[in-house]
Amino acid sequence: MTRTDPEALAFAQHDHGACAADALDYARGVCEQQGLRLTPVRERVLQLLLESHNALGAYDLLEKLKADGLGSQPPVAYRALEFLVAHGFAHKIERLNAFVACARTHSGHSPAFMICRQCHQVAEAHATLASGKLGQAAKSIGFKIEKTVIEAEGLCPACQGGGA
Amino acid sequence: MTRTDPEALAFAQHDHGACAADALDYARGVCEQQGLRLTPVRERVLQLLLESHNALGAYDLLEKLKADGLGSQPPVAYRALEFLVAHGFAHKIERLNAFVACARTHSGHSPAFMICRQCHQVAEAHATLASGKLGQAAKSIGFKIEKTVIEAEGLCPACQGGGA
DNA sequence: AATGTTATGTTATAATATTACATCCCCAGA
DNA sequence: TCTGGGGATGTAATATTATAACATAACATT
Repeated sequence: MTRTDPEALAFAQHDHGACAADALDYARGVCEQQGLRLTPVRERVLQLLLESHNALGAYDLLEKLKADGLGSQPPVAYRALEFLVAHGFAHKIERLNAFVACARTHSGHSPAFMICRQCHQVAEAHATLASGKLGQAAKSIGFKIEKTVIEAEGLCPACQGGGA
Repeated sequence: MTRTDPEALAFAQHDHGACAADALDYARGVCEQQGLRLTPVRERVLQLLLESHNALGAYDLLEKLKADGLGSQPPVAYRALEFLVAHGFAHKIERLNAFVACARTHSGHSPAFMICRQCHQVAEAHATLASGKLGQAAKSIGFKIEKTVIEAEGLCPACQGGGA
């Protein structure tokens, strides 16, 4: 149930099958502990997200669910995603209107993402809630931050060599 | 063509009519200087955004354009928004799939936003490109940041008293 | 078994965004 | 003045993302 720190793995080669399987086991454990129901649809969606380093849209997932004989209508995918996001097993990438599995090793984090505009891989990093300047600005005007969306778009190491 | 620093005004009372008019004059000046065409549709969209402290969706804008006798089909709004965003006169709030006028006093900034989940007002702040931790993480794995989306959701001062 | 709660299935539709193509307008150069 | 090119607009059609509403099924507790 322990997991490697994801930042070391971001955009790097590794045994992704094993990494995804570990993460799924980890999620199963957390759900059992917390009395959450990781139902077939939810588990399958998480698995699909884990197998991909790219963000997947709800309709991408839906196609694969359909192929598995699970539900085929949008709410099926959106509800599973809602569950996964609500409990921290996945995140929505607002910039892409798409979803990634959470790569966290600690809970209660506020995630930040690096999105490669070329290969569309997404890496997760940790950010302090209200990173530096923004936190200060918020404090000074009395704005109470509850959630942050922090997404950087650019080129991953691999894509900087090739076709930038 | 000079403008007040927006952070002081965020979520605060002020003469908004005058503030919007100033901003529009400022944009006209910039366009003239740079040989950009601030056409009627573009100018009207900017004006509509400036008049609102809330983010407006493309279809909200479209309705108002239609009422003015300007175009009534989605591309009209999206094209004007594309122009305004490309030249820094407006920003897209990814979290809301909606748009705000730029409140900047300096150009070449990377903006950050505070979005009130109650009253839906949006305030713009400045953030360093790749604020602190994320910038470091990117550097350490060799990711080249080109653009950042930084959006904080929470409660503005006014809404913390009332119905939080 | 009866009940309440949570999850799923399904239909329909809403909201957001783009493609493609015709037309217009301005203006530089022949 | 005519003509062609480029940018901006108008419009129709359609793609993509997301939700509302309601019926049914699965599961837990009594």
